[in-house]
Amino acid sequence: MQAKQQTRIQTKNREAILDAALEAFSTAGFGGATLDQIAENAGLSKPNLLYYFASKEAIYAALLTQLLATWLDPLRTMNPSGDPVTEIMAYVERKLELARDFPRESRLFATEIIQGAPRLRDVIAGELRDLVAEKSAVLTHWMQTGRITPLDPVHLIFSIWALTQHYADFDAQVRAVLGDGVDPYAGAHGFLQTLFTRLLTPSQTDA
Amino acid sequence: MQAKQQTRIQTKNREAILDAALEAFSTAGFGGATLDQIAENAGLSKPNLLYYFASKEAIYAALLTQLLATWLDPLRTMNPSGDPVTEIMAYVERKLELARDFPRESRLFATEIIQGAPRLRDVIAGELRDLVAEKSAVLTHWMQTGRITPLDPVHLIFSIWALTQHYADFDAQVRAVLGDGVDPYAGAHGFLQTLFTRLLTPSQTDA
DNA sequence: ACATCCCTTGACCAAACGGTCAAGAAATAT
DNA sequence: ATATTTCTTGACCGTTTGGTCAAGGGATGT
Repeated sequence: MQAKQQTRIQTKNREAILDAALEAFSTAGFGGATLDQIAENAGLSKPNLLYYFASKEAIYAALLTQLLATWLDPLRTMNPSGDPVTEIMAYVERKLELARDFPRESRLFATEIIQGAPRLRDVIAGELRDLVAEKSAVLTHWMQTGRITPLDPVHLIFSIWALTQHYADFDAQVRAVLGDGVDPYAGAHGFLQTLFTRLLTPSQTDA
Repeated sequence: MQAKQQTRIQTKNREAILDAALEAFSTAGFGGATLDQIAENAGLSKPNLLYYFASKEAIYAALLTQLLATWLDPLRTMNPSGDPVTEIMAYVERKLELARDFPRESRLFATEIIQGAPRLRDVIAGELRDLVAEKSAVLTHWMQTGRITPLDPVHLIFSIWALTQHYADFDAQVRAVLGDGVDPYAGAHGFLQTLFTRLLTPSQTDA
């Protein structure tokens, strides 16, 4: 994208700003976060912040662009010529790891979609929709050849998104309900493994 | 709670305010919504709005309190002496209906939790946690008596929340991916029915 | 008809908002 | 050492924010 070479100071400060902005936007939404807040968390003055990014919108846009690649990648990785259950389970696992390791990114994405996806509408209706269509075709083929049980492939993908992102987005609720000592992701991993195995594997009747 | 009798004008305006506030808060979060915006949508002047509610916080608090009852009710309804699969499926169905009929409430709840549940922490760690513990015991009993397959009961409840609320909270994404003519909830209903039946019903091997 | 309470609002306020700008400090290149 | 580019900031600006207040209009009970 940007071929312009960056100085060390630029890369360092841009990174600090994006990190502080991610923290702010993911917990307060676009409207709720403030530039002063972001500047302080990044350890910069407000004018200095605006030296690196043209506006609040520009920071938010940079964050979303950066996020989307990471977010869509695991689905892209799903291999049509691999073993169906293995591929799907691997996708579930990767998404759960993403939720565990990048919860702020997950929450940023969630707030954006909840607010009607005003700044992602095009990407969702274009790139994402195409990707889902492509992978749905793969899933449908797996179902038609009897390698996984027949299901609506798009809702199957939705279910993977919902079940994994829930642990990042609703972290506060999950932890409060589970109690202090418990690691949500350990339990989630086992549960999701069971859930999707039972969902995708044909009943033992045809063994 | 408030035994004070309200005049017709009061009930009418309070309702209009809460409706406008729900619209605003659920799509912009607490920080992103503005009183001017709420006042305009409610058809009132800003000072008039503040005649009915002491502050922005007060409106938000009233909204959350009102919401919580509706939100927790379906889980309370789950009957320990009913048929396990029927009861759970009924709960799933009620939650899905809630998502379809009250998407704004769902999104308001979601943004609050995503933001760390600053104004719901106590309720979640208290009332909600107790309710989940109670129903988990019921689920565990059902599992131990072999009426549904063994699973982590709390994660089972999480999965119901995640899968149903997803359709309200991520509505923009769901509709964009599915395309224009498609009703998300029709497909979701069938999918979730299949998913939870397969998850809860023992495999045919022991028939 | 009158007094009382309920309702509504224009004008206003201090603070916080996103953003600008001129000028100086640091780093870098020569 | 000097010139140039990069970086940083205090002071400032117009607008919007949540919220106040005094004053007047409407409804209601007697």
